Amino acid sequence: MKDHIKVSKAVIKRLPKYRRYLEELKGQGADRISSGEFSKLIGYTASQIRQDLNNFGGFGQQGYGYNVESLHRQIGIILGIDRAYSIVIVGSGNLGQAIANYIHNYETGFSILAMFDVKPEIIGRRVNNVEILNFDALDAYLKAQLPDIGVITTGATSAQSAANKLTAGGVKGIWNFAPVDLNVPDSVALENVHLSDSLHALTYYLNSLQ
Amino acid sequence: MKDHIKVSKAVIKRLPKYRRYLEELKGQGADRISSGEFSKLIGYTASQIRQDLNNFGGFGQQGYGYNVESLHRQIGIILGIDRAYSIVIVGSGNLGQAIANYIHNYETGFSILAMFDVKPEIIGRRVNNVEILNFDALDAYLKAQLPDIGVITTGATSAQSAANKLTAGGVKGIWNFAPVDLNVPDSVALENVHLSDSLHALTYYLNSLQ
DNA sequence: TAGATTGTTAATCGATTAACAATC
DNA sequence: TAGATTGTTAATCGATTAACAATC
Repeated sequence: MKDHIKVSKAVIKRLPKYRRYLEELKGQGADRISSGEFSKLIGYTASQIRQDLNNFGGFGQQGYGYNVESLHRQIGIILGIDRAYSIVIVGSGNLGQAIANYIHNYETGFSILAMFDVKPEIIGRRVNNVEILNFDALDAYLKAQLPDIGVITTGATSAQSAANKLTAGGVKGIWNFAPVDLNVPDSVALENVHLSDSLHALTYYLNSLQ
Repeated sequence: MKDHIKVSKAVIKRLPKYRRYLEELKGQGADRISSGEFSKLIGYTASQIRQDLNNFGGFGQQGYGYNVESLHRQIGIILGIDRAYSIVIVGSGNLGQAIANYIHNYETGFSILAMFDVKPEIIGRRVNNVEILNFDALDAYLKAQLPDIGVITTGATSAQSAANKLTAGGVKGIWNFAPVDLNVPDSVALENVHLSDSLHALTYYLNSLQ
């Protein structure tokens, strides 16, 4: 990142969406877009779009707008997805395998090194040619391979211990799918996908409509 | 809901977390908790906790705090998870099956009626005894069964058409896992789980640490 | 150049926190 | 009752929106 000014979480959450829309625009052959046009498309105000982007630099040009291809690339750089990441997945049940497939199919730049589980009956299996290893081998594996990111797709009870092993093993980020709030040192980035919370927010909104 | 005052999205997003912690407290045999103690546990300020809850009613008692069991139940009622929901899942690949298993195992009150897919080789299979049906049969199935919620676990290209069918079929809520922003009428609740956005936010934070 | 549109400052809005009177 | 802690109002903080001078 070019500077270390603290950028709010709300802004960061919008960046991937900007990038997603820019990717689509690029696919449609669009060269440039103004904040006003982008606003209509994405549903944020033009003001907000310009404010958000100016947290990171002046990517636009007066009288012209933003270059689609360039802005797409810049946001990728801001998000840090212009480089490669190695991943281990802890918990290799349906959800772990689904995430493995998802990353394999849609997330170029992210490579899964290995998966782990405690269940003897699935240890040794392969998912997209990635082997499911014994959870007991995790510590040694981390020490040897130093993956960047650990994905936690265990049940609630094992999640914190998985997180402890991952942080001790030096991962820089944890993507957590277990329905608990993990405790990790400040030096490790943590992103949660709480399915249960999301589903229950849905039922709230469903019932609040009429 | 007891009143129709608009409660902010930020508050709603915190409710499932309150409930999750209360569930844990209940399991530990705690009878009561003050907003101050709860604050230490959950990491929000005591003020925020009281403000959030008072959007929905006065659940506490001066000099005492909140009854754990009662507050847990009340938040369940607010979130609308005190009743049953029927679900169909559109897209029965790994992710669809993972979500099916997740709901089956962890979300009591939510029952999956059927799953759908276009791939002939998986049509007819069963996941937790729920059959995967032909996507072509979705319209007729919705008309006959009137499920409450539709889950979209298709790829990006089919997601909007799945959403159209679901809304035409009368679902009241859509839980979307496809990496697109769906267009649905205001009368349908929409909750998104954008895995890609979440992963890219993780890489941002990972790189912004030191 | 004239017109368009950004970058940025100022104004507004909403959400969080602090404070405290009410009350169990 | 006295002490504790809520419910709620007021103050603060931060994020969004509006406005406009700068400039391509």
